[in-house]
Amino acid sequence: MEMKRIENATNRQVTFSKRRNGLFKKARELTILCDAKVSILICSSTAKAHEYISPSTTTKQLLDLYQKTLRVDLWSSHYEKMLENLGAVEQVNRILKKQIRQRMGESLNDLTLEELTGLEQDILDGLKIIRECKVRGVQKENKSLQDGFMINAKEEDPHYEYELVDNGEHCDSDFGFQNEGPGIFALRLQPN
Amino acid sequence: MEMKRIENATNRQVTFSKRRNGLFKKARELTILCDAKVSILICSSTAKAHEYISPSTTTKQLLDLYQKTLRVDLWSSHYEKMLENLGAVEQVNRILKKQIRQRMGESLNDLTLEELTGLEQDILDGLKIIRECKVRGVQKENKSLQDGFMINAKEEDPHYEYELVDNGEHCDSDFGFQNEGPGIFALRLQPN
DNA sequence: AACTATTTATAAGA
DNA sequence: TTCTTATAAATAGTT
Repeated sequence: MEMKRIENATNRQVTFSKRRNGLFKKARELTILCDAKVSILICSSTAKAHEYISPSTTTKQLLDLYQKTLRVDLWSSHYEKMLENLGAVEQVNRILKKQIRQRMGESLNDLTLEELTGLEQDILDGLKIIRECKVRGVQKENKSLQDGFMINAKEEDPHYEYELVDNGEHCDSDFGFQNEGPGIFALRLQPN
Repeated sequence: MEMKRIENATNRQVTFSKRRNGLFKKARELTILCDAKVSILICSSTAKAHEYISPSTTTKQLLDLYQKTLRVDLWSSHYEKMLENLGAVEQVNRILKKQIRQRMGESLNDLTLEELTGLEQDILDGLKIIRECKVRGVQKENKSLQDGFMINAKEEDPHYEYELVDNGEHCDSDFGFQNEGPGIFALRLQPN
């Protein structure tokens, strides 16, 4: 038989199937007779994957051995990409931390006068919004107390209860600044 | 021939050698006749690695295909720690971003009145320091101009020059808030 | 999938 | 490891 690609697609597929089985059988025999470990990966012309692996091992084990003995490193390209990724995220992290420090009045030395003025203005903008939010919160709380809202809610729906809630998970400012102050606990109305 | 491990070590080695060649030959033929891609890894009983790979591909390519089509992930165990690490840094990142947003007056809805008051106080503390720093900066600038410091520096040491410096790299607050404003340029005294 | 004529692989020995 | 050869096994072509 001539050693060249079988042009007829049906014949090629049939031959592939027969020879793949033959190859796997030979691999099985080699495994048993010679106490070897064999991994075969085949990608057919139709892009389907076929695998043989000796019962005594795994593809990963054989791959690790192969890399160790033949001194190749198939992981490195993946590893490098992940390192790059991690580096980028850590860099963003440093920048965010610096922003926060500057808003707390640290690391101001490398800012120009213009930048300091901009920072001051940004802080004032934020402060304004927070104060408005706070005022609304106080008004709402007063109104709730006046209406007896919380007591009514409890009477109307037994699923509502007063609970002592650890606000740690809401109070993100604790994270990374763990010496800032004690954890905040608040009496809040929560659904069950 | 009986299908069991060949006990005589020499015979086993000879048979291994012959059959390994036979297997590789079959793989070569399959590659040509059926237009397939084949990877064979063998670990002999003496722990030596042997490889066949179709000329048209690489072990890594075939492995990637194998993992993709059979939905296995051979790399993950290597990267679990890195993934964890990355996840932790990304988590810190999210928390830092939230802190900054809160200082800018966003994401305030899940803060209690107590927390809002604390946030306001933190901001005021930072603001106080920034304003002090700014005042010192203005005083220093005025003094420099009065003393003719910058002109003297240039005359005394030719390595000092006036340069138009892009402060983008110092102005961290641009990062992540890129629509905040135009880049800041300032006239600063710099060593060569 | 099954058959079979032919080719190919290989075990044993050198 | 390679060569030889008798025999077993694989498989191309066909049904």
